[in-house]
Amino acid sequence: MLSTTAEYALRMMIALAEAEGRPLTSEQLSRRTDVSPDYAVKILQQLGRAKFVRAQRGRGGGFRLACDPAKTTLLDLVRVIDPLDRINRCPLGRVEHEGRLCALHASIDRAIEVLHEQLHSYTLADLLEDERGTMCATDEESVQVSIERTGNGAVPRSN
Amino acid sequence: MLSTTAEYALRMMIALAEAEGRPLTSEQLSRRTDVSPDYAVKILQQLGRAKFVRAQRGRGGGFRLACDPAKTTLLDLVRVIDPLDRINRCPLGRVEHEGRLCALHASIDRAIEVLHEQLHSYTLADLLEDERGTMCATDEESVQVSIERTGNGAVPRSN
DNA sequence: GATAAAGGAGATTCATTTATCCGATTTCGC
DNA sequence: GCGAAATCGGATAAATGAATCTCCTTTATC
Repeated sequence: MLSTTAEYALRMMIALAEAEGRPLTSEQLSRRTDVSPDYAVKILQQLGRAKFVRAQRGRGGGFRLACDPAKTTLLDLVRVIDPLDRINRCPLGRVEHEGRLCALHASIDRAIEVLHEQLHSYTLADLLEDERGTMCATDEESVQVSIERTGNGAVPRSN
Repeated sequence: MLSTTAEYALRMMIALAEAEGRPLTSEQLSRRTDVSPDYAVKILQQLGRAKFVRAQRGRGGGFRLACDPAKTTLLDLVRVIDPLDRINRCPLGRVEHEGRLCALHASIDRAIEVLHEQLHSYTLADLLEDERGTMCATDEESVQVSIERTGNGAVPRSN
């Protein structure tokens, strides 16, 4: 329903929020979020143009969060990638629907509206409150551990 | 948010519901719903395989509704085209998320859930109750009229 | 200043969705 | 049975989204 790119963007924003201001290189972000290195850069550039991250070039650089996680909603972030626009005008341009959408488009618009409301109800900070510390944008080490232990029945913990 | 194909499918289902059991040819449906003739056929075939329409081949044939408009929801129809699946398992396959999704995927899943609920709350019959009779899947004649009158400021009525 | 580490951005490839084309098949009416 | 009207369905083309590649610029460190 969300594009895969939007999900990648959310994962990387979570990883950056977890880093609490320390810069992460695109390479680190790529590994932690399972997004290919080249594509991760493209998405980070989009997030940068939208002012949700800041990039520092050169040696020792990387990407840092440029927004308040408690004030940034999933809707804000998803819309950087997917327009998710409400329907304002009749998509078929029918003049008789100029003032008011027909029942079909009104109902689709209402569906988009509730989707907006739902995505708006979560902030980036909300997603960090996972008591297990195993968000789908977690650190490299714990991912390694979980892969190594796959199949032996043990439930790995990240610490 | 919905694919364009899903919207086409909804338009054609409305047109068929308005026809009240009389068969419409793919050509007629195409004109009434502004979907290209060839693509309309493809979508009607998908709706046919899902048993929402029935096709009658040969001279005098066409497509007929094969479901009860009052019992068919927008969700039922949209899902013929767009899977719109809930998230059941961790998309990254992380073993530590097997029993329960992480906060990120739980929140995305919740968004899909409310979208389901919303689309489920409308039936095909609900969309026919447009008092102006100018649904975005209306008959050829009134479309012609509305095009002819474009720009003169008058709001055309279909009767 | 040289070098290495980092991001920037355009071009290209690959996959999927959207749209079109065309020959085959079914069916009605004569 | 023949021809016209209709759907069926495989093949193909065009457009968009996802992913990759390559070269360029910026910057810290020495």
